[in-house]
Amino acid sequence: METQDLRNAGLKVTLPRMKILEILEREQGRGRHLSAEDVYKILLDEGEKIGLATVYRVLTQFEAAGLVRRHHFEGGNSVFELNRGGHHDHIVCLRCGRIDEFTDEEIETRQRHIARQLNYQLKDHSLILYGICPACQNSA
Amino acid sequence: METQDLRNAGLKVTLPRMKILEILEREQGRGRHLSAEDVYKILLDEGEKIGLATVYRVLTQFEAAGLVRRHHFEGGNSVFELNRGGHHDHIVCLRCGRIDEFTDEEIETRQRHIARQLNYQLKDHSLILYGICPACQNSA
DNA sequence: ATAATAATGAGATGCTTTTTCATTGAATCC
DNA sequence: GGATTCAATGAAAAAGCATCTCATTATTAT
Ligand SMILES: [Mn+2]
Ligand SMILES: [Mn+2]
Ligand SMILES: [Zn+2]
Ligand SMILES: [Zn+2]
Repeated sequence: METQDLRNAGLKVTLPRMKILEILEREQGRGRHLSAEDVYKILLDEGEKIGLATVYRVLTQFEAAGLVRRHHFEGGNSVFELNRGGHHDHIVCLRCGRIDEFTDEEIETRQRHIARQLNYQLKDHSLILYGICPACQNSA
Repeated sequence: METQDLRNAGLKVTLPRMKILEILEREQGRGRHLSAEDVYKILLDEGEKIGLATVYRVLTQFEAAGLVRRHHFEGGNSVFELNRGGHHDHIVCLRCGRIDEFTDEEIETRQRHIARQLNYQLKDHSLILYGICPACQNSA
């Protein structure tokens, strides 16, 4: 339940936080990756009077708490997604913005190997593929 | 010679463009990846009165012409580097900002494979590893 | 050198994100 | 429940990066 997620993160249970978590869960079901602005618009559509600053604040807090992950895709705002389910990387359509997810253990292993070779202590990584999605190829 | 690089790109040979190319070449020798602001400061240090807007404009033109590549590393400005030498990816130190470069054919191959499987026409990719560099590990 | 045209500089502007601060609300204790 | 305490919120301002505008200047072709 969202209430517990918030308490575990040391955050008070407030309406904005609950609503934003709900939205992330609901939209994530449809494979969406939402910007702060996206979340804000959905809130407005649902009649919630929550400020954009609060949305940004809450998403940043969620990120710090490990509840969500933030991604910076080329030529757009930051987007957020719940941190549930395992790690994955993204492939983004340059035409329509569609996002698909993938994981590749081979790549993950190679990354660890590279970091070790360069004597870095690996903390994180960002892998984004850019291309043209199937739908956009057919509508060229 | 830089003059030819510019002409080939269909750009007029101007002092700002020459200077910026020179700086990129010189600093690249030391493995640096420069932000527009970095380039601007170096220009100032060298007594050139070139505006920041021009630096941004020129770097963007260079990117469009394929002379430079732009990277978006976590929590900083865009950085630029000359597009000479083969493709490579980056590992960035989260403490001091140091950047090292690497290539891994295995990863490149897997990326193509993933794109094919998802029916994307692969156009580009961005792989950035984040960690703690050797020097920063010892000065912890 | 002249004319045509593109590039530049300075400042304004845009856009995303963060910060400030007065007000509101959640949680704790009685 | 009601009072108290401290965190969270909203609205507006500010910050930060990057682009745009437009009058001026420089480059290129003739
Ligand atoms: Mn995802
Ligand atoms: Mn590089
Ligand atoms: Zn598409
Ligand atoms: Zn370091």
